[in-house]
Amino acid sequence: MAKRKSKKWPEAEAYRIGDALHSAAIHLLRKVRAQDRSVGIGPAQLSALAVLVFGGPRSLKELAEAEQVRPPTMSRIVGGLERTRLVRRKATDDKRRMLLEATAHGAKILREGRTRRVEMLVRALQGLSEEEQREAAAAAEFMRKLIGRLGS
Amino acid sequence: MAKRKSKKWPEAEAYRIGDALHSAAIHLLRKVRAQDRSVGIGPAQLSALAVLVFGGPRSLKELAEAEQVRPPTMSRIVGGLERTRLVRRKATDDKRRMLLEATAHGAKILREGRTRRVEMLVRALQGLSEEEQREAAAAAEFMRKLIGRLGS
DNA sequence: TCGAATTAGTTAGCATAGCTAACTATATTT
DNA sequence: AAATATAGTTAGCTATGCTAACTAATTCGA
Repeated sequence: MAKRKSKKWPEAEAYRIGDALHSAAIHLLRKVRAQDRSVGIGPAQLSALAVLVFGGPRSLKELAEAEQVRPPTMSRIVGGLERTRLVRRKATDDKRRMLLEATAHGAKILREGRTRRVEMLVRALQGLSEEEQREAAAAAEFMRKLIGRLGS
Repeated sequence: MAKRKSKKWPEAEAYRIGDALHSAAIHLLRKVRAQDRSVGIGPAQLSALAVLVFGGPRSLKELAEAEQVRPPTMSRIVGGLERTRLVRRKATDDKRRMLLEATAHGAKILREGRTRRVEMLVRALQGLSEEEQREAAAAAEFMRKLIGRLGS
């Protein structure tokens, strides 16, 4: 353990930064959310679909955990995705379980939906100076790290 | 990194960073949202209350704009805040308009609610090395800047 | 081996939050 | 004065969150 414990980072400063990050996350999502209307799929469905497309098939419970949501909530989200044929279920040996996987159509819709949201960010990012572009990459990397520590 | 005169990032790189930031915002909020249950006030109410506490009294329409939400949605959010006496309305000369302001109790609840969410981040932040603490501050600052550019 | 406990998922019921359309009441413009 | 514009509400839809209580399948343990 190093001695350089945070005398350098008093409670108030950590709070200020924590609050800034919290606020940034809220406002970033508010802005990009406006793009969802043209996709015709809600944010929870979009996010769950993304897990299946990028992370591969898994059970409902696992998906619920990945999305930090309770099983009944995920059950309904998946219900919507099945009705619109973006996700299908496959039986497993354990007949209680199901394996959820994205359909080809689901993967296509996901890319489109995600693109609309992210496009807005891409436009903003492309207007940045070189220095700011480095800041962007560093910020993205830092956020990833920080989130990994939140669960612990 | 090469010296690009760069008005633009390569599309793929900007997309990768944009997607990472989008994903980070989603997952950060998912994590901290768990703290809301103990406050007994939803995220939309909490956020609207924050605008009134930190930004001062304003009309329903202004509040809806600040929160990037439609007037009927804000009308209901405010309804909830009034029922629980966290916000009160004041008449104005223009009898169509109302001025919304936080009550003392509202300000207190806000600080508590916000604290619970942000505390989780603070704990994670305080575990960081000095180098990472600098990254945190830079990331927060960058996010603030980026969001300012999203409207454009 | 068989009954009890556990596990996976669903159903029911409630609350919050988002939207549009259509309404009332007041103010402004012509 | 009449037409138009603005502020906010109401009604009704959808999506998402929760807990409690249920069914069905599997696993455990006496």
